[in-house]
Amino acid sequence: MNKSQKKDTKTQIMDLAEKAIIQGGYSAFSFRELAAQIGIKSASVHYHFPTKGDLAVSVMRRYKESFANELPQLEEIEATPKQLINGFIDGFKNKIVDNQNMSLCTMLTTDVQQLPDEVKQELAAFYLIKLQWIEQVYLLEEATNESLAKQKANQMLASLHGASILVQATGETERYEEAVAYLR
Amino acid sequence: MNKSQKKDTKTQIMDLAEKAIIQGGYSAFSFRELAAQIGIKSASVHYHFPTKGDLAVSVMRRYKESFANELPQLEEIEATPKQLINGFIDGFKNKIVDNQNMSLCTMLTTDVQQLPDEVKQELAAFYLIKLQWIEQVYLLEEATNESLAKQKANQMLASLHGASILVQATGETERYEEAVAYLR
DNA sequence: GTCTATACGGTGATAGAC
DNA sequence: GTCTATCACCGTATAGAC
Repeated sequence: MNKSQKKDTKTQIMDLAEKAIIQGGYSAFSFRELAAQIGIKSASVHYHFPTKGDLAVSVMRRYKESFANELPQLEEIEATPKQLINGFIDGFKNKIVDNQNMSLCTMLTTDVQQLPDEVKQELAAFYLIKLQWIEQVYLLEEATNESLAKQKANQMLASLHGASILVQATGETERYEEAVAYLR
Repeated sequence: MNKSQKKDTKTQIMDLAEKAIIQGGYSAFSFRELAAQIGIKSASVHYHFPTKGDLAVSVMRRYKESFANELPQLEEIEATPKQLINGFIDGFKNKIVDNQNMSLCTMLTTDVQQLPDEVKQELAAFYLIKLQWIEQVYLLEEATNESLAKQKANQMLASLHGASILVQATGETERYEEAVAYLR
């Protein structure tokens, strides 16, 4: 960012892998394709990431950490629960629905049976981070106890992911807002 | 059913293909594997379904029609909207969540970018059938107009699909009921 | 209907040179 | 770090015999 320096190869590989997984899932990206896009050979990709599983884990972990860092820190921020919830819903829309994509985790979730264990764990961990954050937000509301907050968190995250499926399958973007409006 | 007759090859192929798509998606089933499970060669599978796309379309179409036939006929039945909705939610749970599966359409939706056009259309058509049915149910409720019913249908179908994603990703079956309880 | 045989390309992965 | 070369598959699909 400060220097007009080119991204190193490792980062380029991860960027392209992330994009490829989002578009086609775990089975639909190959070391050869990634390599070709960068202008190197697949053997060089294996130098950075010995196996496909290693690459997927790295991508997922980076995505998870970056996501966690961008979440509003609830201790430091002065926003109402409503604002926080609406921000989350909008963020999902901007990042995923408007790009006619599925999220990285939705894609990997449907591929879960073919994933190495390490990737599965990373995936589950990511969902838990999101669920905990949402739960904390709902707990800020008066008259919301822990059990209700947990339920609402599951409910909300399910709605967002499911809404993106509806959009992807029908091609009709408006369905996202329809499916999610009740949460606002 | 009436005769203790073995299923014909074509049906066997479709059954196995459906199962394979549910477990791994469009890219994770092959003519060779299907053939091996039946005890024939992949060339014989190509006799029944010239291309992979043809097979996927047939599977999707059969699934859609069977699903549509099993839906309660709203004109003929005496059940409350609540009962119908709960039945739909339970059906989804029995068929999908309890089997630790994703639905055929969720799997194909995440593979949508790699699907032949004909399969995409079949997929979209299936979602519309489900949405219309749910919408009709909500319209049975007093004080629900068309626009609200449409919104609730999107909302409900999104919740079910999203809930199954949560279950699959975390391995925690209880999350389905948590995510979906508010609809009951 | 099912087979054998085959074509052709894609895939993850490795050994060893530069 | 990147390359070439190579491996042992797997994939869809087709031609033609039985």
